Amino acid sequence: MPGETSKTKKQTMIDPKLLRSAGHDVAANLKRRNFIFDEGAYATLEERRKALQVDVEALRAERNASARSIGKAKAQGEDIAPLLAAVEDLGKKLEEAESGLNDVQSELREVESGLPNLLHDDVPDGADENDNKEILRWGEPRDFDFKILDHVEIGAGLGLLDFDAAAKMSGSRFAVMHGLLARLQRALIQFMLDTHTAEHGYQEVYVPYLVQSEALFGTGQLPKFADDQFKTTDDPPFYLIPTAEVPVTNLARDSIAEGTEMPKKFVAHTPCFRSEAGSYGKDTRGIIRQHQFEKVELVQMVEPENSDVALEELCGHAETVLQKLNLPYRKVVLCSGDVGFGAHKTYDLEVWLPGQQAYREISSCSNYIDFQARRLQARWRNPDTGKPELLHTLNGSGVAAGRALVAVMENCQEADGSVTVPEVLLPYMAGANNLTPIC
RNA sequence: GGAGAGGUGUCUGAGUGGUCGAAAGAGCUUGAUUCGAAAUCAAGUGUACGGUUCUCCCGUACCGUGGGUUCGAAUCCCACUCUCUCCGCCA
Repeated sequence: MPGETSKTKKQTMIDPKLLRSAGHDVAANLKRRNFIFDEGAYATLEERRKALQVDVEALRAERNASARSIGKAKAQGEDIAPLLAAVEDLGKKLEEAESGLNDVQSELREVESGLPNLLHDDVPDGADENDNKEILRWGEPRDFDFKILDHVEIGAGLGLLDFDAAAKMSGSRFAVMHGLLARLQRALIQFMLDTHTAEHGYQEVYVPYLVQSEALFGTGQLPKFADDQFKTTDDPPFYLIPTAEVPVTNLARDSIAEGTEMPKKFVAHTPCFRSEAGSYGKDTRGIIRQHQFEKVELVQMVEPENSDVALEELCGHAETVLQKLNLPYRKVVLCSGDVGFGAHKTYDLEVWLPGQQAYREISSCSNYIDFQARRLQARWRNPDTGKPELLHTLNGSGVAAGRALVAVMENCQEADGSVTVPEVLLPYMAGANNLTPIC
């Protein structure tokens, strides 16, 4: 069927019905992000689409009707030549109408796919990260009675963290970890996975680290953030996942979950790969910002009415990890100017890093409401209506292992340059209770 | 990498050009029967978009994906993709 468009994958993020019926409200909401949605232009385009679609469908109906009567006439042995003559120019007219409709539809899609998600009412207005609002602080930054080292100095002192070796094979923004330091990162990962599966009800999953572009479209990393992704030269290309959110959330793609299966809660440990384009000169020291890092990710697929509560819970699960590790942190809600493109509301957890004398992001927990679900066609069957409806997706780091490693090194450092292993990690350390310097 | 088979609705599975959105069975829903249940019988049961006289009705699209042929395609042609079987290779 040439020119067919109705089955083209949805790439809009906001409900098109809402854009039509409440364009003004949408524009006002997006304005808080400093995003201008031209509701008037959109409405005009929509009017054109509707008129063209009616035309196209009428022509198709005509074609179908005549095709049917030709079939019937032929079956009865009648002469179909006059009938064929009658529909001769129908094909051309239909083709023209369809191509007009296609043009308008792709214009609409372009506008729609560029729209960020609607903001939650709770999101405070603000321009950038400086306007994020602190919700709480947990734990007391420790008083050190010796000179504080940062994780790079600690790692070098112990002989367990080697940037030179990494640079030789991979260039900048990579690290090599040796012995107990590598083990400590693995311990952190194990501890987090165990906590989330045993105490928070998540199901562990193992997923691909290479995905195709559709998966990234589904979660919203594409098309807007193509520069942040590593991409292979295969055709079609593979992308290295920037976060487990991508493959795990895509588990729900093109599927309908039964009401009894909800909510779905997944936890996955994966490496994450980011090109960090545009961050030259930022966090160049240490392993805060690497091209490759380990992360434990929490993903939930929930009934729409529960997603607000689910975000609080999910963020709480990430907080539990920091609390068990006894790492001081603060929780902030991102302001309208800092919330990610696809997020409805986001909490960041920032861990205290003595080496920087600052709180640094270690987890970001977001409610995407139906934004990703619409692109993924991720649905559930609502028992009340019996109908498939878009579900809501959430995700959050639970937590970033690389940065957790930095936090443990710096917060648990001792005067002699060693690092005391947090109690909850001891079962994973094969008897080692501290990282000692190589003498 | 080579050879072959195949992708149809919630599932199994018919369907090789003309009322096919799609047989049949299963499942599910409702009703009948029952003290209740099972069994049995009857009816109903996809999604999206649009129109509308808006809990009714009508139209369009969807049978792996994308093209093509045709007045008309689930059905024919081409490309791709995924799954399965056999061989090779391999952690």
